[in-house]
Amino acid sequence: MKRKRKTDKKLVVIVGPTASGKTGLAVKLAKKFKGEVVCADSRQIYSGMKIGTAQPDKREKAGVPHRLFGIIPPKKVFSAAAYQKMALKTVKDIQKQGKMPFLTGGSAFYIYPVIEGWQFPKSKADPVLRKKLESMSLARLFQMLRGLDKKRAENIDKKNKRRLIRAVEIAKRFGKVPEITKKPVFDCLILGIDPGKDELKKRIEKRTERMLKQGLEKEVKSLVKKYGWTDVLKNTIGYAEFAQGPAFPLQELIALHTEQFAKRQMVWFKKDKRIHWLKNQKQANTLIKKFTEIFSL
RNA sequence: GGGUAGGUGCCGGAGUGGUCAAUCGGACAAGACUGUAAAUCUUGCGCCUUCGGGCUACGGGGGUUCGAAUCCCUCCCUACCCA
Repeated sequence: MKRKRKTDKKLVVIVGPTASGKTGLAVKLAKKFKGEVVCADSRQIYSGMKIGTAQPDKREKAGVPHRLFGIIPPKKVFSAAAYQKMALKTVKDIQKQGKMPFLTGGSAFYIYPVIEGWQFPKSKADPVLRKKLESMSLARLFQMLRGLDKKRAENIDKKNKRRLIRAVEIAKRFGKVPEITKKPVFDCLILGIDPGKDELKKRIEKRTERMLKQGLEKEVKSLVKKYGWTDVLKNTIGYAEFAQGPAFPLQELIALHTEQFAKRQMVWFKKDKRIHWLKNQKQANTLIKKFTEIFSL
């Protein structure tokens, strides 16, 4: 009798702020537990942005398969929903091989849709409509949304134009903004790394210095030459700082922006009670062992 | 030594007799998050508060005035210029 093993749905997730050492840990764990690393980072997913997003290089990957890193050209409009589709497929694929996926990254809005199975409304970006809406005032957009979907209007952030526009975009399509439903498909073990404020600051400083030494400026230039200042480039720390000619003081600014970003990342993770905050790697080993045992019964 | 410009909250920088605890940026803190998420957005940011208000504040001291960050005197400090 064929029995569908629960192990098929196991997924280890590794979260934490930038520069916390997620990638390093993921590789070690993947090696130990026969796994593969899956990118859950909204910027490491782009191709060519190696230095500035700290994509793992060949040496760091240490023979462990890495998925979804550097696969989207930075000129393309990408999205959480598009990522979700790819990640779902990738994770399942790894599971099918009897291996353990290690979903690793710092982009909460990419991670949660995958592990919680968010059902995004199927409404792609409409650049023409967006451009039109962009010229309207906040109040006008809000009115418009209220006319279309009173309920969504009640809890939307009235001052966030981008959200307002998106909501209108969806509502125009469906007559309203469908409430998002969540259908989790995996059994997840969520591990978190948080070095703490001071340590993280030090790590970020070091990391920024390293990036510049590795030739970040050159990387930026070649990307811009190839694609121009795309939205992705303009919206990525380490690249944006070059948009008006190198900002000054460059290294300090990049480090500062990275720190601020790290704080924002932690807002998501702090409130997630499912996360096991790690003190050391041993703890991770133990947790994973236990996690795999339970499900292979 | 002489001249000029200045000294404002953690920082930059408005204000130039009342409506100023002081516009606005930045930093910092907390938070939101429905296909841009390393994005976008919100709130707080002198101290105390029974949330009515109270107290201390615009280099120091003194004065004018009903009332001063704003006017006068004096002292200290900073930048630049002339010696």
